Amino acid sequence: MKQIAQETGVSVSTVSLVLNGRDEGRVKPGIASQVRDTARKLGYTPNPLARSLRTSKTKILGFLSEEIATTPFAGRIILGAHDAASALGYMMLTVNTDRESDESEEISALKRYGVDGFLYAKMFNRVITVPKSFGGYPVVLVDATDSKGAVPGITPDEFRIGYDAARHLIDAGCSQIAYVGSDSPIVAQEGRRKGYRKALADAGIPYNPGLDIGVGNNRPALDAVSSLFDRAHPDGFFCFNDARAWYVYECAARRGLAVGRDISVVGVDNHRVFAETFAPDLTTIELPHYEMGYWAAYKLISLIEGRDPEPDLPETTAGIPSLDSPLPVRIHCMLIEKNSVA
Amino acid sequence: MKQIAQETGVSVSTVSLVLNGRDEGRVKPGIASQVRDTARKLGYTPNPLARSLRTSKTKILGFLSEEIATTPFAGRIILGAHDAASALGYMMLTVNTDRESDESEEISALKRYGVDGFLYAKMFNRVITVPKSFGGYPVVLVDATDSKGAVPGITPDEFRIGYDAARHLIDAGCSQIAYVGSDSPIVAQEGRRKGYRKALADAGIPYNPGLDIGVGNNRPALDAVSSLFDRAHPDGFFCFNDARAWYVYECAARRGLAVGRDISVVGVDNHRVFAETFAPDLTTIELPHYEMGYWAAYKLISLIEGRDPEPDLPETTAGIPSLDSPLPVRIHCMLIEKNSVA
DNA sequence: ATGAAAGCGCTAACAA
DNA sequence: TTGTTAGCGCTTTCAT
Repeated sequence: MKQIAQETGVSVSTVSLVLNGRDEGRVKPGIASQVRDTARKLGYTPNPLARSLRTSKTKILGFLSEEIATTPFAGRIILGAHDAASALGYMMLTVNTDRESDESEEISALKRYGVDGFLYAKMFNRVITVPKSFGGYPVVLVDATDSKGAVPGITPDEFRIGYDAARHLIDAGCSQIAYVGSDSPIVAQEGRRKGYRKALADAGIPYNPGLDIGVGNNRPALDAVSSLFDRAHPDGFFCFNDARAWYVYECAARRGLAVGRDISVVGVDNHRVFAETFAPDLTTIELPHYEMGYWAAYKLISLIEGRDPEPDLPETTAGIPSLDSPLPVRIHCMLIEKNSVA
Repeated sequence: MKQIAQETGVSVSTVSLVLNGRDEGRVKPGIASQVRDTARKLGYTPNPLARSLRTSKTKILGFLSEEIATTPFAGRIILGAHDAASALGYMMLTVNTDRESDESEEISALKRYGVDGFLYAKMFNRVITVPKSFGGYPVVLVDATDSKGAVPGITPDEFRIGYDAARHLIDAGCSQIAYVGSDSPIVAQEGRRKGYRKALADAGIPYNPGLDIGVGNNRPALDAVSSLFDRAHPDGFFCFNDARAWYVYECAARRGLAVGRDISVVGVDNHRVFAETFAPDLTTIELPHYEMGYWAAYKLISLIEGRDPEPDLPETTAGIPSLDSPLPVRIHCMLIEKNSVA
């Protein structure tokens, strides 16, 4: 900057003004463009560190998540958040809080590095109490809801996932529609079940508890699904996730039933590759992790800057609500059509 | 710091010296501990920004990877790198270079933010030319090898993966051992095949080209594996990855063959959950992404600091070679025993 | 409309 | 052994 000032024959303050776009009635347009020119000529790039030291704003977001390594979600959330951040001139300092690592430790480390705010991501939708270590910093939750309702966050619309899935099966002509859910009463499980039941009700299909099962994993789950097949002969399945869908897929195969012909299956796909590689005949719903990450970073930045920045949202986020939405926000999941359903 | 200085009745330079552990024969021990005390009392935390401005060292690593969202590997690499960085007092600025995003653009952004060096991760093992945009910064590659041999990097020991897998099947008593490989001639594919062939040779088992197939994905792959079953009746399978393993699994199931009883299967597991959920009877080899990330960050920091820092490596990295290894480094994959093999 | 100058919190010569 | 001082590169009053 000093060099630019000299070269142009003005003072550093003028340069600063111009380069920050705060000329406009304060610096003569001629001078301004002259400054901009020499800046370009000299290949000037601002030093964010120095700027931060002065302004105590770093344009760095702290991203705090658990189990970044053990779930395939983290990457998509991070990517979305990163894209939004990047579009608004921010960077992300990513930290994970697996195992014993002390969360508040990590938080204060991020604070020391001067992050302007925090993204706090959980790896499955649940209600949490936001760590007090965040102090007064802006925080936005991802895939989590603040139990106190004070911190903004974004979660998938679990109800609508269930509703749309069941609706999809109904539209495909299924009449015996099973829900192969989880045996944990987590938010996603309960929300999706409610949606499933509502869709049935709206279609005038009586709810049959025998078709609504919650299963765990591995052998027991496979056994439970097996018995569901033999007991109730469902012609449509809504599966909590891809693992559950796989049990259905496997049981069907063993009975010579073809997905898409004899039975219809809609499942939530946790692993992306799943539907493509392991069960290509399934209709899958993808959780909007990218979109949640995007929205959250976007929201966080608007909080930080005390105003709504207005860059374009990428195509994929068409369903994302405005930043003014009440908290927490839910976003809808898109149905991805894989193959025709029976 | 100023406050500490006043409180203790010394100058800021003394405080700086003490707080950076550079007293020792330069500051009277009494004063030193006094300074430390008041620092603690005042709850002092250093401002890395200010320090960086002065030293032009940020203790921030730039992590550059592709497809962070589309592969399950990225998370594990990032986690490993983050753990190492964290253990050495570093943070990581993560950036992904998917799609159109201009790599050199991202690199210079990271430079502006003052990163001390770069981790450059690829999502599958290959030979690359390192972007010149890195300039003179320290760079360490992950899952990639510099074609010029100038930049250090770490990759899985593909040969040994193949060798150990085949060896495992041999030890289990298999005699007709197939390799269900990839149809792309990527590093992993060729390395693993070589290892497979060497293990056979070492065991005096003649190589049968009919048992060594490269397949793509989906239906064609399934068909190819089917024909392998019917043509050669292998009793052991080494699979390039979990997708390939799944084709074997599926074909076996359709023929009433049980994995672990009628045939033995060893596969490289790309997705972690795969072996547990979709094919729980498989023996899997896990790629050491965590370890690669860890090693790479560790190495990068040693490069940055011009010396070998010496914290403890975590348990899981027992197999990681010393930092003095020639470049590029390869690391071995652990065999994870899942179930007994036929 | 522009410039001078102070200072963000810290480090590192150099003096004392 | 300790203190003084000069910045690192930038922003921001406050004069002019």
